Amino acid sequence: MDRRQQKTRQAIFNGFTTLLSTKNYNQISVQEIIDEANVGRTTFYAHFETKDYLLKELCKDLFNHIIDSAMGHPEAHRHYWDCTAPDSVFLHLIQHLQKNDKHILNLLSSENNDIFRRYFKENLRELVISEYFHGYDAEKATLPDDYLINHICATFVETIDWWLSKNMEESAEVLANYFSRAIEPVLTADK
Amino acid sequence: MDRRQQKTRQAIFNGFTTLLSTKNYNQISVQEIIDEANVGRTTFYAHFETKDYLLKELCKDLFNHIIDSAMGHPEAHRHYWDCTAPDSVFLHLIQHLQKNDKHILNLLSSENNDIFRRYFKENLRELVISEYFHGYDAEKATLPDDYLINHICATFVETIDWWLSKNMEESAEVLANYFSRAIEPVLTADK
DNA sequence: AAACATAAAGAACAGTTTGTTCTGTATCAA
DNA sequence: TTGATACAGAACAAACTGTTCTTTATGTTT
Repeated sequence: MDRRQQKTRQAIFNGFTTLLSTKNYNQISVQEIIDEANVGRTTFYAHFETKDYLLKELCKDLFNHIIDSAMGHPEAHRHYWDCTAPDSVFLHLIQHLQKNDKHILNLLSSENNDIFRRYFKENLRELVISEYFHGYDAEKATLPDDYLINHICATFVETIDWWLSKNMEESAEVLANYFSRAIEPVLTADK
Repeated sequence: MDRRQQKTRQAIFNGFTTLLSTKNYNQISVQEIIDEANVGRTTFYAHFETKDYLLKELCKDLFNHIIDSAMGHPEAHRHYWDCTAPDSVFLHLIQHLQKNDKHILNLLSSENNDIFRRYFKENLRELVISEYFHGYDAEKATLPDDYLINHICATFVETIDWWLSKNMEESAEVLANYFSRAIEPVLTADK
């Protein structure tokens, strides 16, 4: 990809996230974004069809960044933390969110966080399935798979949201533990 | 309140909900609303400061309607259904939602349902507290009250959302049961 | 029924936003 | 160096916003 394109794309993302930390998505105009990013009007529309697409692309980038970072732990680390346990992936996710690289939490905690939340939840699905539904016994299940998967994803996102609303007072470990205790009893419950 | 005001308010609400069932909130302009409602521009702004306030007012109206309808059951009915059980209130809520008076589900299932969802969740709080936290023993609690309350509210909203995404195939009773089974094990879990 | 109050309609408005099209310039890759 | 292309900047029509004004219709009160 042309360096010029990269620079422009990044400038727009930066300007956009800066604005998102100060006001709602709906209240941000394309005009403001291009002013903030110091980029020509034509250039913006050459990159993004609409403001909605910009947000979508940003979500995609941020989510990939979170996942890559949270997953990319060396083997030594994985042993130390006993990363074969189902919770550890979520702990890593939380730990990475806590660092707030790239101001991801700005986006998640902003008032109009819905689009990013939805994106987050949808993409969590795959992860949840691989963590909790490996060799899962459908016979024993008390709830439909689909309902359960949705419930777990939703609970994770809501847990993060609650944490943010509390100014992240709890440690990553404590939060991961809350999440685990909200989910595990449901998985192990008898009919 | 003046009858003219009532009529206008209702016309705007109707036009707005009609539009909401066809397109996203962001993509609806005030112009379209007043065209659909067949109401003058000045009139709209005399009633609602902005489009956002309109949505807020609509949410308020709809939520009050749901709660009033779901709660307003005669004593006989309450005995028949054993309404002292904590789940029954939620069953009533679901049953009422199922009827889809006033096209509430249109709003809940539309792509941009976030504002209503948030309103719904926030206002559910009080109900959840009175149902699940009456004489609740904080000593035995495995999770912070606040986290738990949030978790229950979120789970209810997510349950409804899941149901809608599945075209409401399950009966109200089955759905209330899913909800219950997602929540109860967490409440009764040991430390 | 008459009188008063006020809600609504309609037109006109300045200001803004949107998305497009054009031309000229700067930057990149080969 | 050359050819391609990304960018800036200006200008544009179309639409939307929120306000102000006047006129008309409708409610409420006595």
